[in-house]
Parts: sequence; C-alpha cells; structure tokens
Amino acid sequence: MLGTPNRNRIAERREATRREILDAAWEVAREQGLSQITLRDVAARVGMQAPSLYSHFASKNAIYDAMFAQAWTECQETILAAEERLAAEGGASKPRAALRVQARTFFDFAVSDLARHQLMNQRTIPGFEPTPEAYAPAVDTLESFKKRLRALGVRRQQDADLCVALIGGLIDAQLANDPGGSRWARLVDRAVDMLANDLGLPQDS
Amino acid sequence: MLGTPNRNRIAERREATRREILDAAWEVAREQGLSQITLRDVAARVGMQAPSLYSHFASKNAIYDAMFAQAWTECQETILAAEERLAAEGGASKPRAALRVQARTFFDFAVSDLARHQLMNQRTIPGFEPTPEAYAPAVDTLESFKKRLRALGVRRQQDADLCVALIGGLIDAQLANDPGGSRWARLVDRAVDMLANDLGLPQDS
DNA sequence: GTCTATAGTTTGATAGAC
DNA sequence: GTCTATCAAACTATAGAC
Repeated sequence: MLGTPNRNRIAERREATRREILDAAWEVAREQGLSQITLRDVAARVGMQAPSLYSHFASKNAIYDAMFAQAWTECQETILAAEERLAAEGGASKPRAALRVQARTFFDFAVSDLARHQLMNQRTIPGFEPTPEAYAPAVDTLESFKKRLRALGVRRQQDADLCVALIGGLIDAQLANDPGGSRWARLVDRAVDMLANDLGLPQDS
Repeated sequence: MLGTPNRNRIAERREATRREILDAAWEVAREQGLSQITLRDVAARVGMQAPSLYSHFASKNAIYDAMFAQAWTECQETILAAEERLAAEGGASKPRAALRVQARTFFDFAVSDLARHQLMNQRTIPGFEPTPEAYAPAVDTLESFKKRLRALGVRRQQDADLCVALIGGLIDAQLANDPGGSRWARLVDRAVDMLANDLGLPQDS
C-alpha cells in the first residue's frame, strides 16, 4: 500500500511549487515594483508559461493574497525570535529595552524590503483586498504587540495606537526620503525613549 | 490693435481648460483610486475625447505632475493661512500652540483626501517621478516648516526629521486603519506635546 | 483644438490538446 | 500539470481630416 505516502509526496511537491512561484513573485516585486508583477514575468522565472500558474493559484490576486499572508507570518516569527533572544539575555525584565527591541525589529523588517512593506501596510494594489485568512497573521501580530505592551503596564488602546503610528512613521519616512540610508533609522531609539517617557515607563535598572 | 488683449484671453481660456482637466482627474482619483485614472475617463468628464487631452498635456504623467505641484502648492497655502490666523489671535508667541497648529493643519489636509496624500507622499504610481519644477513647492513647504522650527529654537536636522515622521505616521495610520474616523486624529495634540517635551520646548504661558 | 480612426502594446484569463 | 493558441479588453499615444 503506497497510497498515503504518495499523497504526501505529491502534496509536498505541490507546496514546493507554490513556494517557488511566490519566491519568483517577490523577486519581480523587488525589482520592478509591487504593482508591476505580471503572470508572464513570474512564470518565466520558474520556467513555466503564464497559464500554468493557474494550476497553483486561482488568480493573480490569489498570489498577492498568499504573499500578504507570508509576509505577516514571517514578520511575526521575526519579532518572536528577537523577543526570545532578549529573554535569553535576561533583558526581558527591562521595560524600555523590551519596547526598543520590538520597535527596532519591526523597523528593520519593514525597511529591508520596500515592496513587502507596501503590500503589508499600504493599500497600493488596485482591486486587491486580503482575504480574512490572509489577514489573520496581521491581526495576530498586532494582538501580540498589544499583549506585550500590557505586560509593561500599558493598557490603553490609544497608547498602542500612538506606538504604531510613531514606528510606522519612521519606517515610511526612511523608505520615502532616504531609501538605503539610515537618517530615520538613527531615530528609532530616541523615539522609543520619547514614547516610554510619555507612557510613564520607568527607566531600566 | 487687439493683439495683446486677444492673446491674454486665449491664454486665460487655455489655463481654464487645463484646470478643468485637472479637476476631472482629481475626481477620478478620489472615486476610483489614484492609479486608476485613465485618459478616456478624464476626457469624458470634461466633454472631450481622450486624444484631445494631448493639446493640453504632453502625456498622462504630465497630468500627474501638474496634480503633484497643485497639491503641494495648496498645502503650503493652507498652512500659511492657518499660521496667519494664529498670529492674528496673538498666539504666535506660544511655541507649543504654534507647533500644534502646524501639525493639525498638515494632518487635516492630508487625511481629507487619500488620493492626494498618496500622490504627495507615497511613490505609488509606477513610472511617475515628479519633475524638479513640480517638486519645488514640496521642498518649499518643508523648508518653511524647518524655518518655523528654528524660530522656536529647534535647530537640529534630526529634530525636524522626528516631527515629520511622527505626524506622517499619524496620517498614515488614520488613513489605513480608520478612514473617515478619528482614532488617530485624536492623538495629534498628545503627540505634539510629547514631541515638545522631547525637544525641550517650554510650556505656553 | 477637437475630432475619428487606429496603431501598438500589454495584460489576465480560458479552451483544449497532450 | 503543463503546454500552445487565443480571446477580450484595456490602455497610451499618434496621424491626419476638419
């Protein structure tokens, strides 16, 4: 009986092909711009003809949708990893250091890939709206952030909103006005401290 | 001799037609999205056929270019008017009130028109880059803002950068997560105060 | 300056053979 | 599941009559 193992192998192969297609789509997005992705271009990079993509994705927007989910999932994993690193160093009890790591990690993640940032945080593709399933990891990431804020004693909705706006503003300014540079990257720590003062967080001991 | 008056009338009529075309383009941008502007659509709204637009603009990007310059010019005029209003009320000597008016005016201007904000502050149209002439009013607006900061004793480049990022972040968060609402609009005054504290501005007397 | 006609491209998506 | 062939639609831009 080799029915089950075969099904697994086939499913794995399918999944691998999907990932190859998404990788190619990210490549195009980074080189040509997010909205400049074409099925022909993506297909060529995985050695296919454009119509073959429809065996793996129902439409072009379905590709954007998978990319959206992928980006937010990866973002959450990156933040989680940074958090665990901080905990291992014993710095998790320092509230300002904890906030600084959150901000820095998210900032670096966003700034390192303009196309990805546009897909995640701006509504730049006409007619594309993420499906609820693709949106879920984005909601999770924000909820995790708010939970961490609560652990620091920051409970009000508007406090979290202010954090989100400030870090997001630094990201957008960096990408728009000094891409590849560090003019706003340098301000992240200062911004977090300003925020921590406003939130009444104690100094780290 | 009616050569000169005729030339004036003709030039005025041309200018009026250009403005009608731009108005129509803004209309399309607000209804369908900035990148969804088509020459057919714009032309139809001014009662023309698409090719006729080429008598007034050299290309589609030339229309975006004129819109870009128009938006920033209007923005600067709006801020200037708000500033003069504050001066008339005798509040110009209060540094925090002055900063608050700047921030609030720019915030309201940006949030009131998503398409305009995208054109002014995001690079969302593939292949469009404003010409130096269209970019000039944007530079002027930023320079004026920095001059006003200097008048308040704020001189470092990074201080202005932080202001720009914070207000920009509030705008983007408002437009992206609560369009038409006021969840981040409510935070503008608080954000300015937080900033003023960080910059060491004295309390208004 | 505006029109009609159309060139010239590009694109997402479908049909059907293999 | 991938291919070839092709559709149907949309768009910017140009040519040339009026």
